[in-house]
Amino acid sequence: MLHHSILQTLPPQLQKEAVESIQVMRFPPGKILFRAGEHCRGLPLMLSGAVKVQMTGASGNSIVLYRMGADDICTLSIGCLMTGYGYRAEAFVEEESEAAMVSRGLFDRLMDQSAAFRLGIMESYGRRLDDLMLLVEEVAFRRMDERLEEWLQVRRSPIHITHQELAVELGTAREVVSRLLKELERKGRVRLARGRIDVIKGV
Amino acid sequence: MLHHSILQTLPPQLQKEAVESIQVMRFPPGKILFRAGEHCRGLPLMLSGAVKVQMTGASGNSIVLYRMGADDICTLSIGCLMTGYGYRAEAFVEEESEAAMVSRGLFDRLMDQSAAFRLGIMESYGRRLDDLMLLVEEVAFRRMDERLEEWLQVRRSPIHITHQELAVELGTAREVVSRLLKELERKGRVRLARGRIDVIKGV
DNA sequence: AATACCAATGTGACTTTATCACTGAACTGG
DNA sequence: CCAGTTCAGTGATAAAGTCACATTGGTATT
Repeated sequence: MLHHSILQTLPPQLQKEAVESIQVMRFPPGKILFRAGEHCRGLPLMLSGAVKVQMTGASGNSIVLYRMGADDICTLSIGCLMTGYGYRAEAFVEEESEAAMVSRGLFDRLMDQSAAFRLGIMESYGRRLDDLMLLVEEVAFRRMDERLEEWLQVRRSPIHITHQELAVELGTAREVVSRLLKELERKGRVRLARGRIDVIKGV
Repeated sequence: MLHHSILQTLPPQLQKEAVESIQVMRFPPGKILFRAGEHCRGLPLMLSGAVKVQMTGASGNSIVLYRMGADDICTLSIGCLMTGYGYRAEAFVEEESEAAMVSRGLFDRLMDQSAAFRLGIMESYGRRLDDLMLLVEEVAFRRMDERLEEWLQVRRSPIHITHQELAVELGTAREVVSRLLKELERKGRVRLARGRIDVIKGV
């Protein structure tokens, strides 16, 4: 079955059509869903798993723009689907994921026939725009030590990640992350090991 | 008449409906189109003029996210219109502008009835997403002196702007802009005056 | 015209972040 | 166990951000 909320709202006839036309794809961790420059073959509706979308600048540095999880829509693909331009970012599968791939034809049909589907798409776009606006603000103005601590706080220890990967999460350099982490370790806020960070519960 | 390309594509009946329902509004320079937190009263289709959209972070610093000009759609408003959440950013009118205000009702009707209208909206969203992604990359990784020079290059001298305003354009601090400009002046690339920058045409 | 005022700019001192270059430690697969 | 590789640590230096305050140029006021 296709457990994606945007499909649940469709009238029976459309739902049947969707189920027939949609291909469910399964992606193992480490798989690249799409790369920068590639063309879009369909709109992925995330059924399960976790995918991070990141971009690499001219300098060669990368930054994670946002993540997608169950019930998300890969908004970025819509633009590529409609305009035919290539992706500007890259999507990396973090956890085993499933996605329902909606073809251009079906997408057009659903947009035409279902107000609820349209609403879902618009909301998804809105959220992504918001996310990116917040990210701009964050990158432009917030201090790296704060951002790092915040990032660490919202995960469950032990966190399995390298300093390099963490640098990409925050859009900074590996050395900066290493130094800040060392500082946190000195303060007793974290314990460090190769490829692993334990956040120590404070008061 | 309503000279916005997204309206030209409508079939006669819808176009008539649109013209009847749409209110054209005129905004003088300096006017705030909307502020952070405010609610959306309609989707502005830009007919003429120039509006900058900027955001102020928790720190109090601001950054210009993008600009809108003739024939643009205020994509940000769509999200607010659909979800009822307030704006996160602020829109500042730079040049006398006219916008056709599309109500929620008309928007829904056009989305329902016109594939071309939907396409226009989707394209607008896609462009904005792209803009913001590029901005993230720019802010995260590019050097400020390069960004400043680039910004100056694409305008016509004399540029009437204060260092503070320029800092908001680039998402940095006023002092940084002042120092970089002074450096450029020493190199003979610009001439500085109060509230004004002359870019000197190089080889 | 002299004065007062204020926004805009200049700058020193210092902190934070980025970059470069290199070292050493920890894991992996023979 | 060894060789190769990935990951982490760190010094030196440059770029950018922050804070505090001085100076300047324009405008309004007497």
